[in-house]
Amino acid sequence: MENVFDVLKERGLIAQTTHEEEIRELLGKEKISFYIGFDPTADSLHVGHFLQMVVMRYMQNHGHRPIALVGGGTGHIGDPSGRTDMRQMMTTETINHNCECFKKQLSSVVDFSDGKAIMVNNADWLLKLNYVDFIRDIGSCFSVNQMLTAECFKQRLEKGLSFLEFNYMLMQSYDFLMLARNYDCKMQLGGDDQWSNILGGIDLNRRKDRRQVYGMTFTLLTNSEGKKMGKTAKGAVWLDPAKTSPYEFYQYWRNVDDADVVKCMKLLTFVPMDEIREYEKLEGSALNEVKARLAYEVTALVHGEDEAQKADAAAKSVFGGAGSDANMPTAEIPAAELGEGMPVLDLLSRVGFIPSKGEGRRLIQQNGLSLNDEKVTDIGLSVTEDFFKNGGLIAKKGKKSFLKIVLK
RNA sequence: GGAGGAGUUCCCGAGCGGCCAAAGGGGGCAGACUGUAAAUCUGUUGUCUCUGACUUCGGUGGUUCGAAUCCACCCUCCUCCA
Repeated sequence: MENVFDVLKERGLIAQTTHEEEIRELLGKEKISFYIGFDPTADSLHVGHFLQMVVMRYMQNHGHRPIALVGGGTGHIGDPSGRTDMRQMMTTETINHNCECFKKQLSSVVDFSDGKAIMVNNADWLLKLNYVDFIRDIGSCFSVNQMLTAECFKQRLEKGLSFLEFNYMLMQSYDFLMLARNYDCKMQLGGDDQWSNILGGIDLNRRKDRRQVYGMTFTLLTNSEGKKMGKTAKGAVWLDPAKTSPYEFYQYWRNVDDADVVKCMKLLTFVPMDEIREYEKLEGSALNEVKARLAYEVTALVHGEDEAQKADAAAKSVFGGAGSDANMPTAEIPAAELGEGMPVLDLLSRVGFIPSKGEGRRLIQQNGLSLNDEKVTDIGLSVTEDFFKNGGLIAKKGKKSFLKIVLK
C-alpha cells in the first residue's frame, strides 16, 4: 500500500512538518490516531475546513484514525492566529449549537462508524480546569519570550492582543496533551496558520510526558494572488446548503481563476493524479472544461452527486442555452399578489432578486436586467401573467445571475 | 490611575457650521471585450412614492435659523507614563 504521506505531498497538501522523515516512516508502518481541531465560530463549516476534511479522509482511507476535535472550550477564547481584530465573544449556547452542526457536516466526508473516526469536544476538559492549577502545571512550560516571537503574535502585538487570546496557544497545546494521554493521539494536523499552536502542543507533550508527538500543516487555500479563497462579497462559501446553495457553491468553483484550477483540483478533490497531470498541460480556453470538472467534483463531495448534477444542469441551461431550466434557482409569487400587473422593481425586490429598488433601477438604466431574455428598458414596466408563459418567468441580472419566478 | 490621540458610508481614508448622501482609493455591481477566466476601458455604488423627499458620520443630550463639523457627558480603541 502506498504511503499517505506521499499522496498528500504529491497533491501539494503538505505545508510544513515537524519531522518529515519520522512522520513518513510512522505513517507507513503504523495505524495512528491524529487530530484536527475545529473552532465553532459559526454554525457551519466552510471551504477552508473542507480541505482539512479531505485530508482526514485520505488518512482514514489509509487506515489511520481521525479525531475531530470541536472547540467547545477554545471557542470561548478565540484564536488570534491570522486575525487582526479580536474575536467576538460567544455564548455557551451558541458554541454548543455550532458544535452540533459541525458533527453533521464532518460526517459527510469522514466515516465515523465503528470507531473509524471519533469526535471529541475540548469543553470536556477545558471548562473544568482550575486556574491556579493550570497556570502551575501548564503555564510554567511556556516561555513568553518564545511565544512573542511567533509570527501570529507579532502581527497582533502591533494591533493589540488581549491576555485572553494570548492564552489560546496554551489551551490548544493542552488539548494535544489530553488527546495524547487519553486517545493515544500521535499527531496534530491543521492549516498552516496553526503552525505555532501545533508546535506548542508538541513541546508541551515532551515537557510533561516525555512523549514524542508530531505535527503537520496543510497548504492554506489561497489563490494565485495569495489571497484566501472561499470568500465572496457575501461572505464565506459555506458547506451548509441553507447558507450557500449547491448552485452557488458550484458556481464558485466554476469561476476560479485559470491559475488556480489545477491546484484546487489537487487539494479539494480525489481525482487521481494521473488525470490531473493531463489537465496540467492544458492552457487558455481549454481550462474552461477543467473548471466544470472541478466544480462538479467538489460539489458532489459536499452535497452529493444528485445536487452536483442539478447544479451542472442548471449551469448548462443558463449558459449553454441547452437543457432544461428545471434546476435553476427558483422563487414563487402568489398569483393574487401579481394581480393585474406588478411593477418590475416591486416584483424583483419582493422575491429577493435585487436587494433594493434603487439598485434595480440602476441595473435597468445600465442595461443589466432582462426578463425572458429581453432587456428591460422601462423602469415602470408592469409584469403581468403573460410573462409567465412556460411555467415561469426567467429574470436575469448581468450575465451570471438568474432566477426563475413561478406563479403560484 | 495620569497625559494625549482617534472613532465617517461595505473596507481604508478626506471632510472650512450652510454649496455634504459626504473627496479619493479599494471592493462590489453593470456595460464593452472574452472562455461563466484574467487584464483593460466605461458607468455606477444609502433608501424611497427618484429632477424631489427621507435616514446616515461611536452613543445621548445641548448650542444654532442650520451641525459629520461647536459644547457636555458616556462608550470603545490606540499611544506615552505608572
